[in-house]
Amino acid sequence: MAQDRLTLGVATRLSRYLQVLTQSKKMGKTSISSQAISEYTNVNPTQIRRDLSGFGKFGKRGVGYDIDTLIGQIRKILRTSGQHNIALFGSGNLGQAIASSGVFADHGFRISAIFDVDPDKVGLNIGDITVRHYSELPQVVGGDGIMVGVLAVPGHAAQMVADDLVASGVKIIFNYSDALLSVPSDVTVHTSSPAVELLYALYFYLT
Amino acid sequence: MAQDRLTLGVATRLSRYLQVLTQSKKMGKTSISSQAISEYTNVNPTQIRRDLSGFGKFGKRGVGYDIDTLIGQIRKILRTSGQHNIALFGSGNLGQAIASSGVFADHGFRISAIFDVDPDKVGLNIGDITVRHYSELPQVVGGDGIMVGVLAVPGHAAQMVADDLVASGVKIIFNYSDALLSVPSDVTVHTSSPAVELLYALYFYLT
DNA sequence: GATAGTTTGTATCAAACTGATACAAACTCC
DNA sequence: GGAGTTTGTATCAGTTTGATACAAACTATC
Repeated sequence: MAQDRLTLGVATRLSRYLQVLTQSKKMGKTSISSQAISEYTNVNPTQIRRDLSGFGKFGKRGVGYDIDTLIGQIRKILRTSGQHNIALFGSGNLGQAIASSGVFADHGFRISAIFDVDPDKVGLNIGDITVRHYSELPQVVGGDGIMVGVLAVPGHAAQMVADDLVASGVKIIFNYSDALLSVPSDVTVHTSSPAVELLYALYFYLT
Repeated sequence: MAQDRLTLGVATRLSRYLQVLTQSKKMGKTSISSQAISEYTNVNPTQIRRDLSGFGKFGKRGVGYDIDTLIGQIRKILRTSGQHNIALFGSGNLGQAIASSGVFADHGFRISAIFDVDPDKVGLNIGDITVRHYSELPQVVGGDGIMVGVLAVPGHAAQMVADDLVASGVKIIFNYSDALLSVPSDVTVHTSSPAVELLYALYFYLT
């Protein structure tokens, strides 16, 4: 049962619970109820309990869920307990914002390399990482166990980087540009589209 | 039939089609098939045709959909044909990246004000917009028909900005910080969580 | 103008998912 | 010991999705 592959819906929701738990922990809380998680995720409390109880009895009745315990359990379910290396492309405003944000680190992703094509940027330090030249992509990605490429480059350059990443064996690409990417079917592309989300948010506001 | 409120699923997918159409148009295409849209959105082609045919017969058999026509139709369905004003908070790396990206402009959202608390940043021009001091929030948001607030501020400041936006009557908040926001139930918060999306992308890769 | 190939629009059916409701059991607090 | 809270679980109807199928409309080519 617990070893079946999760459905997309469950995996998505568990990831979002994890984000709430991580932030709640930062705020000093030690336990949390399904009701409270619901308020931040807009997922029905019953649905939350149902999602979680499929994998074990993590909560205490009358109390809620211990945050540390639940974080560990969800990480185990999602198999993201370890550290994962990611590579970032583009060290402009967006790249720097991503690199200096703690969001990835909070969830076990370590930015282990930053690339740029601009000679003026190569050699700069962002956080504790030195920007490398884009031409080093193949050796670094191949040698460093990098599983994810994050694209913070201009739209016109995105497809080229994607192609090079695919050639180096990367199977997950996170695209912050507005470009549409063509990749082989065994590669997953996630495009972050803030404006798209605004579109339907606005729709529900207007009606 | 067409006047019923859209379900969340339909509205979400229509928004994503719109993004594909907008980008395809930029690449010089004039028509597109449901099959092609499917490759960029991972939505079943039949589902795409079903979504669209609920509102009219927009396609030509044997050809596909005319991109300009379809963009217009979807905008009409989503009621986002006009211009909408949004306010951006924070002019750091992330704020500048957002302001200079064309993503919002492509979909009819105009950033009509940028706020910051740092006196060194107030007065700077980003694109053609001058950064204002945060204290001007109430008068600008109230007077300028701003419906959406975009938060590109540090996590510890996000709740304060959200509170002030709510007090000024804004009902849609787009949160790029990692903070959890508490707002009244008639206000919608969208939190953009890149790391969260990576979590489940990784899960499906690992299994 | 006839034929082959493409793509929409539409129908149908089973499977999966979600939302709503309910309630006993376990726990805390007073 | 009693009141209040919250989980874990069950059930059921309704919604949504995925799969499959196919005729009608269109293009292109010969």
